[in-house]
Amino acid sequence: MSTRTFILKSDDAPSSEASVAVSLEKYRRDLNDAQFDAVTTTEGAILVVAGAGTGKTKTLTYRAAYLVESGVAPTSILLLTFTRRAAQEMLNRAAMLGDGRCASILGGTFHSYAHRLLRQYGTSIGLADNFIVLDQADSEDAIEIVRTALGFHKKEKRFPKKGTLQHIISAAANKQLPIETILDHSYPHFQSLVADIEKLAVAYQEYKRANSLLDFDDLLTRLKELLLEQPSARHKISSTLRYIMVDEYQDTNVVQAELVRLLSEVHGNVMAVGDDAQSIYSFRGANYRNILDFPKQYENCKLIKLEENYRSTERILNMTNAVINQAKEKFAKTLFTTQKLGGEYPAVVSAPDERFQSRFISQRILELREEGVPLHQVAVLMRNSRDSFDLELELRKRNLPFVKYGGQKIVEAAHIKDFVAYLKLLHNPKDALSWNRVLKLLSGIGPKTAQEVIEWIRTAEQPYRLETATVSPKYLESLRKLGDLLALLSHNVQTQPLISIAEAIYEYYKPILREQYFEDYPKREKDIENFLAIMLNYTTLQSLLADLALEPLDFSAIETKATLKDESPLTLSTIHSAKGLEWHTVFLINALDGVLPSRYSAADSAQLDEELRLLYVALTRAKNLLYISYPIICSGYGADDYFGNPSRFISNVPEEVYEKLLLVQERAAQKQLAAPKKELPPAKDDLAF
DNA sequence: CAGACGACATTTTTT
DNA sequence: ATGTCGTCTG
Repeated sequence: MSTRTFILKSDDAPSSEASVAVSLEKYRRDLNDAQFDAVTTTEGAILVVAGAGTGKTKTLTYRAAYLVESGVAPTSILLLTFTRRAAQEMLNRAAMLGDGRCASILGGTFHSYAHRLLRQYGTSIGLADNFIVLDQADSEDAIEIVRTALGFHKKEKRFPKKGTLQHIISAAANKQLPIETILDHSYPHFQSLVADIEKLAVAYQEYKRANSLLDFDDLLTRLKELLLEQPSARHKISSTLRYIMVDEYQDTNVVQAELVRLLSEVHGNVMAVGDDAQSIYSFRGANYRNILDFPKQYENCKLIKLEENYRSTERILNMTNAVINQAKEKFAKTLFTTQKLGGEYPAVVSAPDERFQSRFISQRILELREEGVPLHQVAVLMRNSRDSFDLELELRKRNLPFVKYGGQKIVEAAHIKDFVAYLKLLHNPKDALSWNRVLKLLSGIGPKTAQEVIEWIRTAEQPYRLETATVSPKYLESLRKLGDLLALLSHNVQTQPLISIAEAIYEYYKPILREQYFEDYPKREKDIENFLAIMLNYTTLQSLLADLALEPLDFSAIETKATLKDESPLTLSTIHSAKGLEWHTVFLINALDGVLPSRYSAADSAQLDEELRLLYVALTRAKNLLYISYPIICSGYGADDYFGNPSRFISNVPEEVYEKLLLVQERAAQKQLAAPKKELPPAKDDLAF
């Protein structure tokens, strides 16, 4: 028999669990009316549309505290956030509000929560209990293997490469669209290859299944499958989740929206929080229409708007409002402030070139520090991770400590991947992808031989006994050495601390690394050593591996921390990674047309709008001071320099909402007195502005 | 079949 | 400037 749903009518009496009387005094005092409403409305579906700086995080934090204080078991509350850091921070803050139990609220990203559930219930949809999570680079490697196996690497006609294929397949999964549609829309030049790409996608799927691999997208889609196909599991899970809160709802995709619906099936208490003006992840399948559609998906959904901004000064707000007003798709709300009237004008700084820009920023940061603004209250934001390379040099030169967020993860660097592959093999001796990596590191073994060995491993009783594999004898010695090491360590992993296992691997890998990356091995060795330091924080291999895929540790942070003694560092961050954060002073660098908006989005008005929202996100991070800068002469990649134009989104803004700053060399400053509209304190060393 | 070499394009943004 | 891809050679 199929399962039917029986709908229980809601009764007016408050639910027995949330019935402990809570003193509302604290909540009344700390929150405005709209926030208070959002915090204390616990039942049913609620959409909170919260503009930048309107206390979104505070609202979620207080709501978590409120629920727990009301007697709701913390483990029946789920807080889904965009990064795990965000969840952690909110729960810590909630715990500090008075109720320590808040620390045990369930929280994390969609991916990490899905991962947890799949570990628990995955076998019911045929997942192996030791399935492996692939990060993007792993997924590309797997696609590459499949691509070669299907013979697409030597076609008369050019075939997309692994990175592109991964994008296409992932977009199809995230948007729940056929591959053909993705190609039509984003890769029209590959239209003629639809059949082949689809074939490859199927083979990739098959490969993952055969090897117990899940990529990021699978975490979501397989959980959805589980919830849809296993009503009893769904009911069980959903029953435990009395209250669900989803942060950054504007950046969820259709699968995530579906998951929220399924998870909230029993209790129906869902709060989605977000801001349609800050949707910046469409490249990952996010669709800001999700947030607009939320009320349609939940009956009797209550809508609460937070429009009073507490973060920025009036003048910064005027600027950000002017920026977002250029959007083709209009937004329903306009932020206002009653708290921070006036303030400094945002400054638009045109620097002669990138070097000037870097010097300006460092100099200004030093001045701010003199004036009492600590470094950690300052951030430099950029569109692309590499936009800050020049600035990083300058900051190092001036001994200004900084932490950088965003950009390529160090765990995705080849040598770290190598190292982790050995660890993964200890966890799962049948991990074909890791074998592929590790075997190819042995001298004389290439893709072909590696595949042969892996074929043997697939059916082997004792996969570490590589010397018994049926391969040419010339590899036997190196295979035996590798196999012995792994066999020994996989035995020791039960009894010895993780770090000593890792050190043993490093000892083995070190000569390989030197050989393999001869050009720059010292730098890479340092990375591995940093990585070893991080491993000290882990007790089990399993937990380390899970974190590596889902929450890529960045240990660039470690490196700078080591150099600084007592001063908390300045933040450099891509705009994407700066989401949800705020600083006293924000610098946006390289605000050039072609960078922000990116030249890749110039053709498409929806994408242009997203770039505009991105700029909006950047500018709304600023509390008191905002500098937008761009170089006039830009250097191409080794190629010729060219003239840069300021972002169209900036030059379209009426001039009265900001002021312009011109940078001049100090000696020339006297002659240029009239140029800047405003005189700032004379520069100590080299620049006047 | 592995590895070296040279051509080539290649660049968002992240779980 | 860098990394990736394909071709060529031993």
